[in-house]
Amino acid sequence: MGTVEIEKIYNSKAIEEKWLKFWEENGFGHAVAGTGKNPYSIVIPPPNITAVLHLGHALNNTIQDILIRFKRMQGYESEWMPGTDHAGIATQNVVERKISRETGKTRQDVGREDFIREVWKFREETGGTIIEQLKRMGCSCDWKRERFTMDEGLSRAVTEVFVRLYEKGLIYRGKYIINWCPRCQTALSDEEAEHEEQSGHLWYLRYPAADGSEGVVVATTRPETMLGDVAVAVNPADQRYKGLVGKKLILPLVGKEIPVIADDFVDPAFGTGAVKVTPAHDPNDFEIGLRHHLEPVIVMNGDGTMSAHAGAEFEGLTREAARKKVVEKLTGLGNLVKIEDHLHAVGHCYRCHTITEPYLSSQWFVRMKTLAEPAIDAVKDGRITFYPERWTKVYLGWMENIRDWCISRQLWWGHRIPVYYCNVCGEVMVSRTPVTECTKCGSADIVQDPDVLDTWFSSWLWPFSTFGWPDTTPELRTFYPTSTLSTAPEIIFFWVARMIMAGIEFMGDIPFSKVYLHGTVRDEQGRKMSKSLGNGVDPLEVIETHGADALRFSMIIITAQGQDVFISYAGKNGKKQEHNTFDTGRNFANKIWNASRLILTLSGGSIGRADSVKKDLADRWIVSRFNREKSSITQMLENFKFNEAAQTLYHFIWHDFCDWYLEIIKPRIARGGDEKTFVLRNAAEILAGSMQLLHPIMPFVTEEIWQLLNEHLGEKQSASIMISKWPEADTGLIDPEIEREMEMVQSLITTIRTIRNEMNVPLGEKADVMVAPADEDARRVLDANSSYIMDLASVKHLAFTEQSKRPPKSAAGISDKNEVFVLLEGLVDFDRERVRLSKEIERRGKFIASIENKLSNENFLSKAPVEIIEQERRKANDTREEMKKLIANLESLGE
RNA sequence: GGGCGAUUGACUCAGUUGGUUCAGAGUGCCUCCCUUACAAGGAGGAAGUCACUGGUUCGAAUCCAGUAUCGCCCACCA
Repeated sequence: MGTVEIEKIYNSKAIEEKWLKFWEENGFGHAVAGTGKNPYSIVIPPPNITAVLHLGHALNNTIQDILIRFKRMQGYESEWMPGTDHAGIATQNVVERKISRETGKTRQDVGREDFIREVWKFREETGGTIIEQLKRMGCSCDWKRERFTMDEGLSRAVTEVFVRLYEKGLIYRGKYIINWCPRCQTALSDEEAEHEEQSGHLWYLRYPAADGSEGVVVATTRPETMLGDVAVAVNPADQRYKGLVGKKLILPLVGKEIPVIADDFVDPAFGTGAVKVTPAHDPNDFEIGLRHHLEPVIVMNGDGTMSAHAGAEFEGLTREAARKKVVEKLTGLGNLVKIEDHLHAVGHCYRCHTITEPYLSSQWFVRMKTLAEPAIDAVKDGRITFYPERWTKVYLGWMENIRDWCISRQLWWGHRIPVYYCNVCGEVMVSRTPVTECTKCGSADIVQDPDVLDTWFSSWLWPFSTFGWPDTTPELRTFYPTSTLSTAPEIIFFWVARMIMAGIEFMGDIPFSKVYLHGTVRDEQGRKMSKSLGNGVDPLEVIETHGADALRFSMIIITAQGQDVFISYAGKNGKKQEHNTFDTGRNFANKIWNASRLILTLSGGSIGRADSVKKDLADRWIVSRFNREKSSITQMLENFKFNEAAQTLYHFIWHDFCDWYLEIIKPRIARGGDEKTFVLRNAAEILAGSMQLLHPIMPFVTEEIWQLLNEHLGEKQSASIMISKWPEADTGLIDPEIEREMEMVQSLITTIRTIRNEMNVPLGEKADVMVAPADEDARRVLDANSSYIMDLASVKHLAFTEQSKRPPKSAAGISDKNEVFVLLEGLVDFDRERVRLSKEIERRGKFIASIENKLSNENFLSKAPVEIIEQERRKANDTREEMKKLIANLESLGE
């Protein structure tokens, strides 16, 4: 029969499950290469396999899903390539800790091969967690193409790239100072060492001269490195030290002679103007050492303890202990002159936060300058655009000062460096395939370089390695270059910039044309959400409590282009909070749910056609408004104004559609017949169309309602809203005149409601109202739509009267120069009415004064455009007219 | 030491090219309403000299300069 039973509250859980299954089974996210349709593609910033979904992922992937769903509906062959990153250091650390926890063994105990096997096992077991979580959010990736940076194909691409760059002379091996993490025991790139301001000390140390004279005082922040000093440098122009250059000093504690040298690097104004030179443990000192042919002395081991070169007394001490001991001993010897407080930047490992060590070692590097140049051009000439635009400068600044990239890591988990050494003749062989025989001496005694490559050395190939490069696959031809990259600004250097370089170098074309950089997700105190702070909100919990649509919508509506996002959420078991970010989306989903419930319930199973019914003002108004929003939302999504699109839809659906249109059609539905059929159909069509516009942001509830509505309408144009055709605006249906008339009616209704409220006449009681229209046109419009006024303002009798003829026992108001009189039964509180009217008059008086002020300004009259002046005049006149009427009404109260 | 953001009602934030619709929204607050879609709701209301100072302009939340506070990024000065 015709009854439709629908739950009163939107049940996100059941509905999300249903459609997830449906989408997955039908593979709507899958895109096919070479169909000839216009392609649109996005590659996901691959989350680490160790990652669990946090709000940053939630935000970024919602943005990508919005774009991909939008474009898919617009008819593009839309590919969203998903996948994960092997995350060398992070994953190795996690698995090491796991093994240590479970068996007490170190990775060395386990051995390289078995350890790697363990990592793969970890990846099989938990590496897909985040992918499952992305699915729960509704991400419509092309799951059939999911990739992993350690896949065979991607590994092949990595090797290929290494070999090509090596052959081109862009990869080299050398002994340089790099950032070293003593805990992870690997080299890091400059970007992986995060510098933080820390308060430390500046120690002033006296190095006596070999000839027994006073010598020199140097200042250092790291006294323990003095054990590896090989010289003291001063500025050649520094008069204070003129006579000392070339002389010998005695290095305290070590007892060896070191020279005083002159180097421009030294700033005479800092410290004492004399700097100790430790080439093995400071990048600047290393440069000085090279210039002066000084042999570096490495006094530290890879684990951060002191080496044998530090001397028997210090060997084996941690760097912290060594520092203490050096200071103590120097104090004892009287060589410590003074200690000052000093603020300086200290590098930390971006994975484990241990203080990094500038460390001299042999590493592999990529020469970046030549790769950077075309990548700079691509941004400068506008082939690639950043949104928001301000990141362009950040990108260019880094690229223009780019330094060589240290790509070797002393880890086990990652892509092994494809370099082989002959143990017999020392030949170095770089090869795409494993080398078993020396190409020079024929020996079979070959070892592969033990190091692996930086994780980012595979990520920078992601936009094309995932589509099959180095083979020219149909996918690569179709989907490369990709369209948009959406990511966090933190990884511009790590990833975005390098992808641009790699894309141009290996594909001969940019990897994407638009880069959207979203803001950082923070808590209500502005702190970045992080595991260590424990202030993270678990998106899955939000999905549990509020639903995935609510999670998505709530984040999107507060994300102004590239601005940071602040979240208030106490959690499932947390204390009640004044404001909960995710309520916005949940309430909205519920509102939509109930709007559809009204239509579906009243339609009783199906909605027929009644095309002959004459359209009302509201019918044409909602259609006009809807078509207007179609084009603005399309525009907003094209321009990454996601929050505006969300805001616009929220307002249209909630206020225009629900508050006005549905309220207007309720009595018409109650009347039944063809009119009922017609308005139900109109409402259902508008709502179904709104669902399409909203679908990219809230995929689940929109699918559910779109399906239900179409079923009732008997108009299922496609299997899923996901693949339905994006609503195009019919500009012919946008009618400003209709909108103007409707606004007049709305304004009148609001005025009546306000008067009633202020005069304590609840909407529950019907009231008699008289209207004095401003002119013939107003009379026509209000007369034609008097039923709206009666229904929505709860009016018993509506009559028209002349202007300024206030009926006795009534309260007056004005809207668009139309006068309204609400007849009050019983005694009218004249004082109350007097106060009300006076306030209205006062408000208008001030407004008129401000306009007149403008209009009496000669400069304004002579310089402002005529339209503006006319506009101001009209405003003044209209308001004056309204005021006159209000005054008349006030006066009529006198008797 | 550079660079970049932010500063708008009690709270959290919008505000594209300076001028009706620009002083907005949501939350909170106050009043009324459990009206047959929704109390996770409806109707109405109070509340802001748009951080400060100066400038450009007929006209500035919006453009320019400077100041303050907060936050972020970058930087080899020991």
